[in-house]
Amino acid sequence: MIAAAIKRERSRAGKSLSALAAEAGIAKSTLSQLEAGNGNPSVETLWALAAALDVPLSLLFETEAPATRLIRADEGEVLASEQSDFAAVLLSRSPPNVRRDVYRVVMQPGEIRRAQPHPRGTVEHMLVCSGQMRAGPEGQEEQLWPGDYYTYPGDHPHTYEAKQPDTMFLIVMEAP
Amino acid sequence: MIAAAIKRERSRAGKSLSALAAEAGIAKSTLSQLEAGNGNPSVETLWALAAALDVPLSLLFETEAPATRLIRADEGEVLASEQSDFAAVLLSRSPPNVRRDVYRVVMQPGEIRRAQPHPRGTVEHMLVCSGQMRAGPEGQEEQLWPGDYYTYPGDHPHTYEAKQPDTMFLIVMEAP
DNA sequence: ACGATTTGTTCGTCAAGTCGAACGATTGGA
DNA sequence: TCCAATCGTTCGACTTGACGAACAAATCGT
Repeated sequence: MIAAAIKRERSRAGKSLSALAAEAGIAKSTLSQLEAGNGNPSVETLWALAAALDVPLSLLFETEAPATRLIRADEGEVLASEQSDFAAVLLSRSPPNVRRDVYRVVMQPGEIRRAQPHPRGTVEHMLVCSGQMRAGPEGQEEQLWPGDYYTYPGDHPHTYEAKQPDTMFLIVMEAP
Repeated sequence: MIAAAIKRERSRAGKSLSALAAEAGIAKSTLSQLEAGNGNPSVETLWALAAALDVPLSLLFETEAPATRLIRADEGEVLASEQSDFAAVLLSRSPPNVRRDVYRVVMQPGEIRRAQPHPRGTVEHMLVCSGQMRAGPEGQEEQLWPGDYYTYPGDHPHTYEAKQPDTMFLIVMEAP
C-alpha cells in the first residue's frame, strides 16, 4: 500500500514525520493519517511528499518485486495488423522516468558467464535472436531459443550461457 | 500534467469518456473535470482509471528525434568484457524521461508495409534477428541483415519489407 | 427528416481529504 | 528534578473532490 511506501521512504531518508510534513508543506496530521493507512491522498499531496523526499513519484506506488516473465517465441499478445504477414508482439511497455539501455550480444559456448548484480531496481529484458542459450536469475535459469523473451530482476545474481556458436541476443537494461 | 496523460492514454485505448468512466466505476463528470485540468484526483480514482486503461499507474504521471543511425552486425562499440567469447554492443543509451516500447516482429515477404506516421517525436529502433529485410524512412530505406541495427524518426512515413520468410526483428518504439 | 443513442460538460449535494490546534509521550539539557 | 523541545496521534472546522442528474451537441439508424 501507499502507506507502507511513504513510511519506507521517509525512514530511508531519515526524516521525522513532523519534519517531512513541514518540508512538504502539508499538515503533519495529514501525513500521520496517511501513514496509518486511513484515507487516500490526492496527487497534490503525494507530489509534495515525493518532492520533499526527493524521489520519483512512481516510487510511492512501488509494489512487491516484479516476478520474472518469460514469453516464448510463439507466445505473446499479437497486435492487430492490417496485413497478416506482419506479427508484432509488445514485449514490454516501459514506465515513464526510467532509463533503458539496449545491448546486442553475441556469445560463444564455453564457461558460464556470471553477471555481477546491477544496482537495486534494475530490470533486464532478453530477446534471443539466433542460436540457443540458457540464462536467468540463479535458480530460475531458462532454456531459450530464438524469439524467446525473458525478463527478470537484474539486481540479483544471474548467468548467461551460450549453447550454440554465435548465439545472438538482445538485452534491454532498465534502470530506475 | 495528469490531464494530458489521461487524455492521451484514453484516446490511445480508443475509449470514450463515458465508457471509460463506466469501466473504471467513476462518475463521468469526475473524469471530464480531470481531463479539463480542474482538480487533482485521489489515488483511488487514478487507480481505477489505470486499471480500466490497463496501464501501470505510474504511466499517468508525465509524458527530439536524432538523425538516423545504422549499425551493421559487425559494427558498433564493443564493450569491455572479461571473457572474450562475450561481445555486447550498446546500441542506444536512452535519455531520461522517455517511454520505450519493445516489439518483436515476424514478417513474411510480399507487399511492402507502409506504417502510418506515429506521434511527433517518436523514434524507432530496429534490430534484425533473422532473415533479411528492407526498411526505413521513405527515401532512406536500407537493406538489413541479421544483427543490423537501424534507428530513425518514427513520425515520418516509413516502410517495412521482408526479403525472406519468417524474417524476425525487434522494434523499440521510443515516445517523448 | 426525425427520434434515439452517445458524446462531453455543468450544476448542486454529499462525503472525504486537508488543515490547524491541542493532546499525551518521549527525549535531552541544565 | 524540572523545563523545553520534539515526537506522533487525535479532534473539530473548513475545503475540496466525487457523485448523480440535467444539459446541449454530435452521431447513428430508420
